Amino acid sequence: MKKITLQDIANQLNISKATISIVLNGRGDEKRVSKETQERIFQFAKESNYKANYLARGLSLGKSDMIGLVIPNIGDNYYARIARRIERKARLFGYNVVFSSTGESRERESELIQSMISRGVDGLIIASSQKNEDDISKLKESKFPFVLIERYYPELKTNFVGEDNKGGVESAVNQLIKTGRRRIGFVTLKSELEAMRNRLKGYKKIMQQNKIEIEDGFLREFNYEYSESEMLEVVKEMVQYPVNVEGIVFSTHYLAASGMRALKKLNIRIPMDVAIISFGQMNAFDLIEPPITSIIQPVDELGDKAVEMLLDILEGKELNNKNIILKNNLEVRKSCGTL
Amino acid sequence: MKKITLQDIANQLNISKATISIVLNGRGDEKRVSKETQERIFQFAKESNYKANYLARGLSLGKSDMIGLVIPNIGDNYYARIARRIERKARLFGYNVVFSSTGESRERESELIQSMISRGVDGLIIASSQKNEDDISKLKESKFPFVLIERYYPELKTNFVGEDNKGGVESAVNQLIKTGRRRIGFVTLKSELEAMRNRLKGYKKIMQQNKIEIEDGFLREFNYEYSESEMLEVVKEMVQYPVNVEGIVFSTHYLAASGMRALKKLNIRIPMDVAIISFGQMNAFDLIEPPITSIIQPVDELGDKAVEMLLDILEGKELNNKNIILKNNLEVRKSCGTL
DNA sequence: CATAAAAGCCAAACCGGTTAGGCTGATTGT
DNA sequence: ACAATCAGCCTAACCGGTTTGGCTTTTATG
Repeated sequence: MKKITLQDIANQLNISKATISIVLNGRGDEKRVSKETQERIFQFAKESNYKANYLARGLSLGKSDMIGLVIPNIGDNYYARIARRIERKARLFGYNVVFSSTGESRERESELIQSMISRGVDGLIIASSQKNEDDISKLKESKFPFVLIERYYPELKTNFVGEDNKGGVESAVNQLIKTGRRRIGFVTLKSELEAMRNRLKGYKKIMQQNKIEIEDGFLREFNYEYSESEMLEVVKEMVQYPVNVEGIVFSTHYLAASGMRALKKLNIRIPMDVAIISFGQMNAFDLIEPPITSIIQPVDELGDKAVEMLLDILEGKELNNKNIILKNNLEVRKSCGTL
Repeated sequence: MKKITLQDIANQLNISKATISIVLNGRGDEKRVSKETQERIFQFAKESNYKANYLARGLSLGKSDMIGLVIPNIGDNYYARIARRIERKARLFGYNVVFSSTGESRERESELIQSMISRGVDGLIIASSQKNEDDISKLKESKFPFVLIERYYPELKTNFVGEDNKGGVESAVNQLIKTGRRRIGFVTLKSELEAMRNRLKGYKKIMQQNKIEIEDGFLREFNYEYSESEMLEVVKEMVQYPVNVEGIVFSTHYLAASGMRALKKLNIRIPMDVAIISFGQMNAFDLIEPPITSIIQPVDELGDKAVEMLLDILEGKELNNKNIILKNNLEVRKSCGTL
């Protein structure tokens, strides 16, 4: 099964490469190639199972029909689900997706973006690591088509689709307050990411709005490489005197998971001893007893919109720094039930 | 930031394209290009931020340094984690990964494989849908480099890395028996996949070994598109008279999850009323009360080995249908505790 | 000093597509 | 009857790299 090329067909049929290329691209009529000739070409192409070499075509056309996806970690459920959506939508328009995980490393992200571009992707969808303005702004200057998802650089004014991080946390904190709690803690990542900052803002805002002081120990920030034992310490402190929180909002699903792992070890009951809300969810969060109240992130729309936006750009539509902020939805379950 | 090409450098430096190509590929010494010239070239390349066009290079070299990954669903945790591993390992050797989800559709799989090949991937890692011998055997005939993961066609004799499906279920069923249960059910997918068949075999084997009859209603098979309400019906039947199972092994993590969702609705207690073991796990399975005993799949090794194998093939090593079967590990938790 | 060998670089073909422009012979218009 | 038009196809350049086989010029050798 030797790879068959246009030239091979040309030789066999005694028709020029050019004509064959035109016909196989469906422009036979437009270019006045006789029905008869077209028929012969299609026929032969089918029989010989001809498939165009995309590298060659890409080189010639200056495009590859590939979209690059740069995310922190494809192994993470959140990004995996977004990736799935992006892939599906992209394929509808004839694009394939190359992905790469940065592992939250700025250098890696930088490399990957470069590597994707030189691989000839037509556009990029990027969930950027914190503090990578450099590359992103270079991208912008170079007019390379890209859209940011989930992580935004407000100073840079780029195309972006994200979610309402602030509002999500607000509704979560409100929910806890509504159930009679005031000593509410917030566990998050120490991060410059706009997304994380907004989640924190949401927390602060609602606390302030309700005139609740954020006491020492209410607000806890982890590094990305936190360990389960650190989490255990933190959670322990939070639920004990003098901090004594009655509810905790975790700013990511995995923080919530390890937080609950800690609570479990400490034999602290949810929601009697402390209520729990997670930003983002895991597949089995509804199976946990009590089921975990979570802020459901709009993964599907996020993926869809990102692709739509990128395709618009690729088609030359001028999007001047369009921002789409998707609502996310608090799914109330028993983990923040009444006391 | 116009893309700079070899020719551009050539013009600027008054050196031929050929020489520049050679130098930038590190073969300057070998090809006796003077240190001085090499220096100038490197210098200029750095300053101008030259990046080779991979499409052109790929076309010329007949390779793209890309690995195609064809899996049922990147959104699924299991495949996402494998993908992450594959990606990481592949990058160590300079490869990028293009992925595509088949959605368990044979036609899609067929298309995707074709599309990946014509996109010029150097090799494929495939978790095949059921019953796609056709494409796989064509691939084999054509000598295209690929390795199957997780899903095997024993008749075809291909390179493969998988896990010990049969053994996994065996240890699970044994565990249930060890805790005094004999009426053990098995919930699985109706599938021709070798993996699924082997899981079933494992169940049957241990039941037989222990002289336990597999009564009506013990063994339940779902289609891929089962609904939660079907699951509810099935689970209900299984735990009720006259089936009355004391333990259920679910052949996939998502079957287990929806099974437990059903049990929860029915107010059936685990493990008092029925014990549960899941083949494969979800992130929060240890948080569920009781924590779910699961067969932990060797995702990381699976990814690693697959890439290693593929790279061996790409380097021309003759692997004559090497098969690697990885052990998986029963993590016993309370969901199959004593009665 | 003539010649061989080595050093240092280049021209051109090639990979497999796409496309602008051109050529030929038949048809139409006047 | 002759020019203009059109149908139908082809030639050749191009995309941006890699690679083979020279071609000079310098250095070493006898």
